[in-house]
Amino acid sequence: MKPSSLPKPSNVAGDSTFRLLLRTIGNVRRILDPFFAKAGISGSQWAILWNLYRAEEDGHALLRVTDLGERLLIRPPSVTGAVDRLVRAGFVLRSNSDHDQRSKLIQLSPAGRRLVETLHAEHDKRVTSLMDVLSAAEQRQLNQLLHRFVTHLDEIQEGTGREPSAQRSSL
Amino acid sequence: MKPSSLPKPSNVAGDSTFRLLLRTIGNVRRILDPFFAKAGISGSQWAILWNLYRAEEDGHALLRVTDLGERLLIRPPSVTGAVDRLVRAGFVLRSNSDHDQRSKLIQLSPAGRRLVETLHAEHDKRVTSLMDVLSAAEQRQLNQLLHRFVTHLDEIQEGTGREPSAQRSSL
DNA sequence: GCGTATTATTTAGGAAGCTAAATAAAGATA
DNA sequence: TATCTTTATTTAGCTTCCTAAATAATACGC
Repeated sequence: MKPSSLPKPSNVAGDSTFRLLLRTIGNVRRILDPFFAKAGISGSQWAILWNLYRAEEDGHALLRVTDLGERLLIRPPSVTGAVDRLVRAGFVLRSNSDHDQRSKLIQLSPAGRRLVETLHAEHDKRVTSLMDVLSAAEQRQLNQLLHRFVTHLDEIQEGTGREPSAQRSSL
Repeated sequence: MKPSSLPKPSNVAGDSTFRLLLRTIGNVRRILDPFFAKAGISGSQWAILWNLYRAEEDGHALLRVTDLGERLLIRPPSVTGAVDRLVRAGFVLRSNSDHDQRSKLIQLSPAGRRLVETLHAEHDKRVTSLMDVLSAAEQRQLNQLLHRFVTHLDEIQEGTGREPSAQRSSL
């Protein structure tokens, strides 16, 4: 664990930023996951349930696999598997669309809705307390910097063909 | 894709920071991975090879599974699998320790070393260009904010029992 | 020296993501 | 209408991570 001499000239700044991003995400997960685990779900599953809940509030109780994937930044095959597990756990329902026989529609089950309502306030408090080390101004600053950075990355990709996809989402 | 009305009072700031972190990491991967793919490896594999390379430069050509896991922030069983694939690909060698018969030692193969040397400069340039949207001062600022944040998260975990682990590392 | 930690790795099994290809339904066009 | 293309989902198979448990070797304490 000694700091040790830095490797080379290299891009120390950029590289360490990436490592920091990775460490941050990793830490956030390790801190939040046990909370979800007590409720019998994973962080990824929370992200899905929470998304379905918000969609419902916005008047879209039923989402297609594709829509859900876009909101979560994951691809349709990943949605299928995740939804399978949530259906099996009883938190989500899958049905057919009347208008388009190709589509399956996903929605919260009553149990899923209850779970979200139970966990949400507490989760929110936890997130707030995690961010507490930074002052409000610093939080804004961090958000702005990340936003500028990620927007730039988005643009770089524009040309590169491929688009969405990522790892998880809302936490 | 409409910005849409925000869900609730909720912790909008904290939540959006997490989403930004996720989006950023996702974007970085999607941008860098194709570069590694052309060389026949994944981003995770690059992280391992690059770590072994730096260790070698620091005079530790042979790393135990545990050491490598600590550097990469992944757990030993994950190292085993990753090393298996790299051995199969011919970029890494696994041997027994003379001093401790429990340990296996991992090191770069000549082909692995050549690969790192071939890719490194180019990768470095790419990382630098990704960071370019932010000024040097902003990059420092981002690093500092992330560092403070992640250090705080580290501390929160101290008490919580568990320690390391994360997703990937050096990129 | 012998039995009991402890430590190092691997195995087994699972979650969550990916791409590519298969299937099925819609839509468009000729 | 019949064919062709596009869209929506799933299946198959892979990577990368995880935890828990099995295996093997070392180190400790008496």
